[in-house]
Amino acid sequence: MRQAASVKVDLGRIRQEASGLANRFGIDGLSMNALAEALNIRPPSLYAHVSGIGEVKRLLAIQGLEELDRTATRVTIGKSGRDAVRALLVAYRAFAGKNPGVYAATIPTPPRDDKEWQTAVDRINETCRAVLQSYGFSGQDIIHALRGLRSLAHGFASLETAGALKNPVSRDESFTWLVDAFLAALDTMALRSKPG
Amino acid sequence: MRQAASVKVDLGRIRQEASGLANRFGIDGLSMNALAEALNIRPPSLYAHVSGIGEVKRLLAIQGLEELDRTATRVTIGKSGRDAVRALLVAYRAFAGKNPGVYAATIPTPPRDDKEWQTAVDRINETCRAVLQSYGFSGQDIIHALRGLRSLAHGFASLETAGALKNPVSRDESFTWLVDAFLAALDTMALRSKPG
DNA sequence: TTGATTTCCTAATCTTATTAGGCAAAAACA
DNA sequence: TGTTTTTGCCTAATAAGATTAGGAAATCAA
Repeated sequence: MRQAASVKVDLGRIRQEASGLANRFGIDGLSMNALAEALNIRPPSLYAHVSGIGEVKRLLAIQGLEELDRTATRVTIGKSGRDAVRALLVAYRAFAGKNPGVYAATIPTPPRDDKEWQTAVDRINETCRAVLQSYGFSGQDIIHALRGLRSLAHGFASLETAGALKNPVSRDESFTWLVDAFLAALDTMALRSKPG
Repeated sequence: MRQAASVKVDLGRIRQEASGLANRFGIDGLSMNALAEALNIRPPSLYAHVSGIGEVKRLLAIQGLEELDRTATRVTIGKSGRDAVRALLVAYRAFAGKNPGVYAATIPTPPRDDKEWQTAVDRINETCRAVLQSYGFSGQDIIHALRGLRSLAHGFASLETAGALKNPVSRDESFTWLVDAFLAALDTMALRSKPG
């Protein structure tokens, strides 16, 4: 029996519906069944387009990383130093807040042989590294600062989307405080790195 | 048919085997089937002890939070200020590194009506807050600093256990750098909070 | 010893992921 | 144009995990 007339299914629509489901019901609420239903086809039919639930999540991860990188690049254009770092962190948090499911999909590490996914990860790291570059860290300190930036951004976003920050104190203010603290720390560590 | 003679199953053994499975195979590798096999009983028999996989993970979360709090308390005894914060962060990271599965179980937020779990969460927060107290923040800044501490600790631990820090630069050194940066930030923000 | 409780079992159900194999529409081709 | 191939979807079936129902042996209380 044929399906009631509907738009043909392709990777674009799969990405779109998968994003919606993940953002609404959490990354664990995204299943082949739910996705098939959203696309108005039977679950086995999905396998004509993707190899399984793993690939759906991989698509989400790559999509999320790319959008994150585009956003990061956009908001830091024409800025440097403190302004750029601040804009980057604000955009990162906003992305995670607006797309919790897609954001969650971006966290796992790609398998070694997955070039496309790995490239998407590398791109964001490069964008962040470029933003940090202007602080003038030497060698390894850039990596340290980069890891710090990611820890901070991911830590806050992750706790916030998990609903862990329940205290009535404004989360926005806490985030601003944290960004300021990180900027202050960057100044200090930059000085320590190349004193004088 | 009776099971081959073995130690009786109780919550203690369930916690123990569940921890082992979660740490070895990841929190998602912890299933009722695997747990039952580890305990040498059939999966349905587990329901005499726990209400389901959700409760197993809840037990892990509470166990992890309590152990984390005991450790945090222990390593900060007799210390204050920088030393205490440093010890706390080092212990936190070490715990996550040694017990990745149990650590992962501690991240979700307990349901509103689960007092025991919520208490375990509150305890750690109190311990961290006490450690930060010595920095002399006023009112809301304590919450900001506490959230910063958690973001940082969780962010780094989470990225590290996820295998996201692949650059050859030493993760130990990055962590030390990050702790130093946070301490520097605390100094700056404390000054900013109550200048003079 | 008897009766209740505990602890485990088998059998069965449900959900989700996936494979196998088939049919019909659309596209390519002669 | 008719024919063949491909594509996109389907039903049926398998497998793994969580869970419920219901029963029997072992343990405990009286």
